[in-house]
Parts: sequence; C-alpha cells; structure tokens
Amino acid sequence: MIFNETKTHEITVDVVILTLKNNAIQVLLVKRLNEPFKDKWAIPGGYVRLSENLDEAALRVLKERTNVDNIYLEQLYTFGDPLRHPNARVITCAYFALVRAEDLNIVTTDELAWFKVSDLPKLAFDHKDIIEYSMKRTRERLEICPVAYQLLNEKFTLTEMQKAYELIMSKELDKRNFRKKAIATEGLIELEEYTKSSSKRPARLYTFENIKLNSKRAHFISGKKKEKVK
Amino acid sequence: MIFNETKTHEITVDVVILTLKNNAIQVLLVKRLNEPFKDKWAIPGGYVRLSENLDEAALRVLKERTNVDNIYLEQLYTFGDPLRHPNARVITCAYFALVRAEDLNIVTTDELAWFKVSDLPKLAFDHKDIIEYSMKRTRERLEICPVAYQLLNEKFTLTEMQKAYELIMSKELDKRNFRKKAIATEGLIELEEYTKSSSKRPARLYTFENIKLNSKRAHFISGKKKEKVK
DNA sequence: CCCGTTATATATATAAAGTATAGAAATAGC
DNA sequence: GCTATTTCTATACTTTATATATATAACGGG
Repeated sequence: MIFNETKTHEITVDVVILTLKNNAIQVLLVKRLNEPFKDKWAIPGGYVRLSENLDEAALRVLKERTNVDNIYLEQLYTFGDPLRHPNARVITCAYFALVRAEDLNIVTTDELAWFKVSDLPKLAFDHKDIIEYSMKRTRERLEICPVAYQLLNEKFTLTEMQKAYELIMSKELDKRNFRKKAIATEGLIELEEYTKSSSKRPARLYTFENIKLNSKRAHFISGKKKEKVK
Repeated sequence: MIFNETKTHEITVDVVILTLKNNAIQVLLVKRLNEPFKDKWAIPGGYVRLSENLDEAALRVLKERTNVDNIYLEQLYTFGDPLRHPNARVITCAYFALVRAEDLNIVTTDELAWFKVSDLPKLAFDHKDIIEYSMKRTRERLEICPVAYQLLNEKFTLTEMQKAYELIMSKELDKRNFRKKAIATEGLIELEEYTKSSSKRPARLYTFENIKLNSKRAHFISGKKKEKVK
C-alpha cells in the first residue's frame, strides 16, 4: 500500500457493547453490508460528525443500536494503525459500554446479534483486538470499583453478583468471602425482598444506589481460586 | 462557529513529557509561533502522518524534542471537542512520557522550556486539561507498578525514590514503612554502593532491573498522611 | 410428613498486608 | 568528643484477606 501524504485521515468511533446474557459476557455485533469485510461481523461504529465530540459520537452510535441512555460508557483506546483498514486511512476511537440485559429491547436479526466474547466469529478489521482490550479494561475497572452492577438487573442476589464477577474475571471466587466483602461495598443496599423462584432457599435481593464508581473499597477479586470440590 | 459537514477532521498527537527536576514534576512545553494561540505555551505535538501509526507519531514527536528513545510512553486519551481548536476540527490523541532528567540533553530556549506542573503558564487549546489528566494517570500507574523509577536516575537512594512518589502523589509518606515496602518491590536491586555526597550518613544506592511494569506488589502509596512534626 | 439435597446465610480462626513507633548506626560540623 | 541529621533495623499493633465449620430455609421424593 502506497501512502499519499496529501490524503486525509478519516475518524470513526466504535463501541464495544457488553452485556450479561445466558450466563456469559456477550458483545453486540453488526454484520457488514459493504466492502471491505463484507458479511463479516464488526463492532457498531460510525464516522464522527464535525459538530459532535467523541463522547457524543459514541453515545449516538450506542443509542442507534440499543436505544438505551444513561449507561456506563468509557473511552477505551484509539487505534490508528495505517493498515487496519485495507483501503483507507481510518483512525478509530474505541469506546466500551456496559448495559443491562433487562434494559435492552433489541430485535436481533441476521445483521445484528449477540456473541459470547469467549467464542467470537471472524471479525472485521482489528475488532477482535478491540474487544479483548475492552475485557481487559473491564477487569481493571472491576478491581477498583463495583462496575459489574452495570451488568446486573436493578435487583439482584449476591450469587448473581458473584457470578458476574466470576465471568468478568474468569476465575472462581469463594462464596463466603465474596459475601463478606460484597456486603461492605459502599452503595450496596439490602432490600427486604427475596427471590421466590425455582431455587431452594430464597435469596435476599440487593440493589445499588446511584452511583459511586470510584469506591476504592470494592475490589474483592483478590481471592485465590477456590479448589474444585469433587 | 458553523460546522460544514463536508470538511474533514485533522488528527494530531500531543505528548506530555514529564520529568523530575529541581525537586518538582516538570513538563516540557513549546511556545507557539503561529496563530491560534501565538506566543502561548503548548504541549509538543504534530500531525499524524498517513504512513505511521499513533505510537510512531508520538515517538517521533518525543524524539524530535528530546532525542531520547526507549522511554515510558503511553497513550493517554483522545480529545475531540469540536471547539478545542478555534478555527479547525482537530482531534488529538494525547500521549504521556516519563523521562529521566539524567538522559536528557535539551537546550532550553525562549521557545522550549520546562515548567512545574504545579505552576503552569497560560496554555494553548485544552492543554491544561491534558496535562492534568496525565498526572492523574501517572498516579494511577504508580498505585499498581513502580513506574516512578522511570523518572529516577539509573542509581538512586530510597529517599530519592520516596521523594518521587511523594511528588507524584502529592502526599507525604512514612519513611520507615516506605522502605519496608520499597525493598519488597520486584525488580529492585540493592547495590554495594553508597552516596558520598554532602549528606550525613551515606545512603545505599539501588537500581531497577529492566523492566516489570505490571508488578502488583509495588503499590505502596496507601499509607496515611504522616502528620507534620513541629 | 420426614429426610436428604441444595442453595443461602452467619460466625470464627488463621494468615498476610498495612500502619505506627522506638531506637541504633554513620557522617559532618562545631 | 558532642550534637544534629540522615540512614537503617526491629517490632508491636491494626486492618484486610483467606480458610473452614456450621446453621437455616425451601424443595422434592418416598
């Protein structure tokens, strides 16, 4: 590829939209309708308009695809390899969002679907790298603040919360110690409600008050892997 | 300002170059020769060439200004407010670098000089925000890895290391506890050399082996503020 | 309706890391 | 030699993290 220095850059935003569905962290992908990478799956994205800033562009893309507002959205990283787009010079500012499955009302189609991040299809551009980096960042965030509640329904059990942590961190945590530390988390509210679902003993429901995502006390991931009991 | 959606974006990199000089964290600034913000100080930067990626562009800017290689350089954040440049649409990908004063061989002039980050002049564009964010990120890095050694000379005393931590974190640390945790840091090597300078008892010199900037064990900043003794 | 199963919940012991404080050793200046 | 100053060692105390035992509540099968 020959670069003509008089050509200009194009700049896009791409948004990694993560949710918790079917006991797995899943990412929303769109199928590309045009070349390059026609028919490959890709992260939702779009050109940055001249009148909007990067956050606004990312929010617009997120809203177009999910119709949700008021979501955890954070700038992730800017990817600018000259060869990341095969026939143009496109720099993309990647964002990632954590959304509640409960809040979503997405009609998935042949061109818009959820995929487990642990089992991705062949992706367009460098989008695989971008998704992997978004998971790394999510883990880093979780180590310093209880950002996982962004993935939980409004009311949740401690077991559900632990499951979210385990899926993000890819390791098992000890139930009893998780409870102790979770309960000490700033912002967690104990409700006088219980699950009455199919399970055995009903579990107490909790919720998070809006919002303290800088709480240092909530990094309860350090626990060593619990050994699997036979 | 009216935005014409057919106009294209321009993309630059700006590099916050931090060092430790005269008992303060200092940043390298250049005086702008042209409008806008003529004669105001700014972070060194430049347009991203079509043939280079963002890291390469940042390295090039860093090398142009400081002639140092092999430096701690990290992408910081991308700033893209439509109004950040008064008469163009310039998105900038900001980087920050930590350099050793010892390695530098910069001739400072009327157009290139070091400024204490705690006492900055009036800056061009949003560069004040960018510098502040680079300090925040440096603090975050320091909480999880001993990145401060990037600012220290090759051989240093624990007192010098502590001083670097205190300057970055803007708080005093307890000397005895700092020593205990610093000595436990992975990668720190105790030398059989001592200072023989003007001070009282000679201090042992230490160095860092190349390089483990992901060591979790090195976040020894948590100490409570030592009360000032009268 | 008893009883085993399963998941929730509480209490407590042990280990590790973080914080606080006393004081000894080495040098320079007087 | 005495004092001031800085480096360096040792140790007690507090908090957090990890490990383990046991009780409680519902369900389902006989």
